[in-house]
Amino acid sequence: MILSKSCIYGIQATIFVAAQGGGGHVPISRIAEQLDISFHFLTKVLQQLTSAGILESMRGPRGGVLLARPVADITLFDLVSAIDGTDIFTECMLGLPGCGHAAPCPAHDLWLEVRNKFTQVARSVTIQALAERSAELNVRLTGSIREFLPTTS
Amino acid sequence: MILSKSCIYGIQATIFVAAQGGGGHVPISRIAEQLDISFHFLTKVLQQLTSAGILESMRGPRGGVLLARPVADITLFDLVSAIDGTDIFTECMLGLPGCGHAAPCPAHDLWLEVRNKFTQVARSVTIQALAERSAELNVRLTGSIREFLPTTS
DNA sequence: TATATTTCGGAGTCCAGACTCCGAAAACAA
DNA sequence: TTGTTTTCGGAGTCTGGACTCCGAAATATA
Repeated sequence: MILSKSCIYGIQATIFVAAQGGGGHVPISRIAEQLDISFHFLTKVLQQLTSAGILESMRGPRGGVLLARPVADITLFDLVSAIDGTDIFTECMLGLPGCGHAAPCPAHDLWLEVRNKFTQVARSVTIQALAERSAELNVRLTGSIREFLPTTS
Repeated sequence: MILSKSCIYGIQATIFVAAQGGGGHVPISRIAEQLDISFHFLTKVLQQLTSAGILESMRGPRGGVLLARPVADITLFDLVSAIDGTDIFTECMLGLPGCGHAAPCPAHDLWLEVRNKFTQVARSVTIQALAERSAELNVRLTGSIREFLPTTS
């Protein structure tokens, strides 16, 4: 798996929060329920995003999390970096420490093309774009095919 | 890490074998020693490549492994598929089962670009190219900076 | 044939990521 | 103030990948 489970959960949850419109705090329990993620585990993941300044949290009734910055200012790159770190954007394909222009591995420049493409996509995709896309295409966000947009019922 | 350790060892070992020129069987013990990989562990990895038809093995004195096909016919894609499987080339970024054109995740088409780039590179890079590259650039193949080309000494 | 060399195959250990559980702290509401 | 809701923080369990170890089978060489 490219991204860790934690990272995927963080991305899904952030898209979900963004899709709620930003009116108020969204309780983690509701996110976990809607996205079919373990509540206690999601708690830990969102704590990481909170301490990274991507989410803001509030305890107590009517508490929960909300986006700390405008949706257009949060990129996929931010989320992945906050949870999985930046290794995936900089690492050598063969895992050689210090592989780079000066001391490349045999696959270095070929892998660089792939990595750069990935980095470019991750940096340019905002949570806003992903949330809009979900809404427009009525696209699924979780493993189980289920609606996740603000319930009008 | 993008590729598993097993997969990386398999790639390094195959490049090493290719760089030996294909004269005879190369003992796994020598590969492990030169590349600084656990012998017993490398044994298991190379068994996978043998049963995948990429390497041929022979037991007994003067035994070892050699490439089962011409170096120009073995691609990075073959090696990765044989050891880590093809998931990495087909998987959804968010890990959603069945994510595709019909039921895409919000990041589907963006991720597709990255995945396709990766697949294209992996399919077009041959072990021959990687082995030549190592030789030409006198490039390192292992974590410890050390020569691995046929020892003239 | 006897012996040394080398792969084959299975079983066991170790560790980090994935996930669970529980109590504490904060904050709103009655 | 009291009780309920909710996040915070730590500790524990489980599983799969990474790695080790050992004996068996095959095969070249003397």
